[in-house]
Amino acid sequence: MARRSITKAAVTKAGTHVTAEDVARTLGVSQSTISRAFSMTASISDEMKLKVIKAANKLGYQPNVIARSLITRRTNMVAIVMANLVDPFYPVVLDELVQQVQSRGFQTLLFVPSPGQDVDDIMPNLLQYQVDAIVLTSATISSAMARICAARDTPVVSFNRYVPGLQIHAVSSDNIAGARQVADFLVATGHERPAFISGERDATTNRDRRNGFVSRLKQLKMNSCIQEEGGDFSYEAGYAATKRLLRRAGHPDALFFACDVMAIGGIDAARELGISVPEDISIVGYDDVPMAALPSYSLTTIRQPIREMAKAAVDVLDLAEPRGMKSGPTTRMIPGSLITRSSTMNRRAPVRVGKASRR
Amino acid sequence: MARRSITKAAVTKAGTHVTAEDVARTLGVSQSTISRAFSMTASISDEMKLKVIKAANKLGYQPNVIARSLITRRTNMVAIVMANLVDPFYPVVLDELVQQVQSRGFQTLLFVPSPGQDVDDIMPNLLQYQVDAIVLTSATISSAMARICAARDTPVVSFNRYVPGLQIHAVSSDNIAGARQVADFLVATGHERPAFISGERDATTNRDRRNGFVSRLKQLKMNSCIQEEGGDFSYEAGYAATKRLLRRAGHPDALFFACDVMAIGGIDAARELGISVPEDISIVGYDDVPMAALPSYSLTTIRQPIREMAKAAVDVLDLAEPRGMKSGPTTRMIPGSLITRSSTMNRRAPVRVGKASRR
DNA sequence: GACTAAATTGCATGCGTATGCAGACCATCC
DNA sequence: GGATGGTCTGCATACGCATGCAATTTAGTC
Repeated sequence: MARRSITKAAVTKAGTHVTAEDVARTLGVSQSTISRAFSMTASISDEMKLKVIKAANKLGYQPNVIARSLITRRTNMVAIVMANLVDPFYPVVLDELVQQVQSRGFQTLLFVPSPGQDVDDIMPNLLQYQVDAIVLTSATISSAMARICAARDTPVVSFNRYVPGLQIHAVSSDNIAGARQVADFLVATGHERPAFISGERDATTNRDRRNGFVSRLKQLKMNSCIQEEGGDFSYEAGYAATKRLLRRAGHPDALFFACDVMAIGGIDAARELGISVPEDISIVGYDDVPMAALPSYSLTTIRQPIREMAKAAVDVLDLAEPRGMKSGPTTRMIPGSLITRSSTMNRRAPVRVGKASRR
Repeated sequence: MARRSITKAAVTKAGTHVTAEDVARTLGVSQSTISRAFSMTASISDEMKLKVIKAANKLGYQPNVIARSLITRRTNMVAIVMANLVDPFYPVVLDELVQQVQSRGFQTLLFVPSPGQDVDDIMPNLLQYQVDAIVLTSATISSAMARICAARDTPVVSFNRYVPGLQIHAVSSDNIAGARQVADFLVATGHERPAFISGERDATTNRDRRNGFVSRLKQLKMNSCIQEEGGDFSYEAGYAATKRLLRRAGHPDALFFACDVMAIGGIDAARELGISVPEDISIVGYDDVPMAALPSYSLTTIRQPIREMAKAAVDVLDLAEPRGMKSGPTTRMIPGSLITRSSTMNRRAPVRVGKASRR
């Protein structure tokens, strides 16, 4: 007893790793039977199934999904790539996506590219994990990588961004339509010198919002839309761009920002310059992040229907379908809705009211 | 040719699932060699290694980490359980945790309990994935579950919350010390009627912050600390509690909230009541969420050193150690620091300044 | 050139599970 | 009673890779 021999029993005891084999042995049945007890489809008598479940609970047996994956070629894992967790828009997105994934019995493998790391760089790493599907948020992959995924029958959906030529799914809100709503709204409420402050220049979200806004203004016979480059979608970018813009002569009377966080930076910048919102200038964002509803900002914005978008994104992955039976690339655009708050005001009405009150 | 026979080649071609076996065949070597080419430790000639890597790239071969896990008994996955993604504190936490996990060559399996779901409910599900370690944020597990994890040699660390008797690791900021700093600061700046607004009543974070605050006030001979129950850590709770509190007679001159989000709700509530911050009342939060730095709130608060905490949390998991060689449960408390902004003011100095300016 | 030691490679096996196939068992019917 | 059909279970194998051991090659030495 002094010298310890490493027997199988000892190892099992130490590792406390209960396998189907162990359960089978205590019950005097085959391992197959244990497997079938935990399968939905396999044929097994209710009586036996119950016996197995009971024994499994007693021994603390849980099927090893890793081993299962090897055979079934499905890991029940969905990779979610989040390029950005800091912008308050994305935690909400992540939350909804994860809920959708989990509600379908899948789990989330989360990837956050380190600063300076491209999505293409982490894709190989990600594919090694044999995930059943991939969700990219605010990021795109190369067409070469898209082809690799297609060859592996691993569906990819791009959330909130799309690349026209790319053979992957895309779900996004209808940014063009949203931006048009903003244009309509600002014109209807008597604004005459609107400006657009862009975020990340080449992002489709940015381009669509700008183009939708500018082109709709033109349709409404308002040809001059000031444009200012923010550089990225951050608070700081919105703040800095607003300062630059408002220090120049010929103030706009309305600012439409590429996203809410920028707009909030814009509000703070305007206030610092002693320009009051909305009396002197109206401010509109895009996304409807939780912060936009706070009384201190009360930002008029376009609400992105995140829950619906997340549902659409996960739906399009066809998680229930076996490999090779997936549908072709789909693009879904989901319309947003204008949420009017007090960062904007009607510049027609106040004139009449003002006159009336002064008489 | 009309009838297609399902040969192995055909299947391989269709599935495009390249295995080590495939690479071995094209090179005329054994599968073991391929395996060794992708291992750090195994012995293989540089020449052969190069040949294998080249062939692997050409065929698009990537080792299947799932299959590897079956042998090595390590999945290189860390489960992170996030009970809350909405509070702006947690996206930052998640970001830092994921960075830490990834920088060690591990991946993150993210679990978000659905509303009404307990952490204990999802643990079995989580353990099935054979994760190498578990990080719980703002959540605790039962001692029974802790024992199961211990038996499996799966280290668990509780982030930002701890349960004294539980045999799991814990990393949190030193909430008692932080709250004491707030007490010291408020007294030093001449506040005389401080109040504490609590969040989730039984959370250790809440209890420690309240107790640290109240006990320190007593030490400083300030025996009356008003207390108000928020109920949870939300904006709404902070807002509602503040309204209740400030409508009653005998205003406090300083409010210390259990967390920043509540404090921000408190600021908005005070402003709505026409009570100005900080002139009429000082407001202090806890966490230093990004929002606290915005000019519209500019919240005095205790900064939690999230990066350091995340590093400590992942360090304590001993990811590099093989199973069975893990260290015993550790509790680490990391001190925070007071960040003074303009939601508080010195109630001693202004008197003098006021008199001076009026002379 | 022969021998030893070291480096490299192949062979065989196992990780824990799912599943096709065949056998065992039971009930039903003519 | 034998044949038929159906249900359930066990056997054997495979998933893709890592690794101990044996076989082989290479280098090094006298």
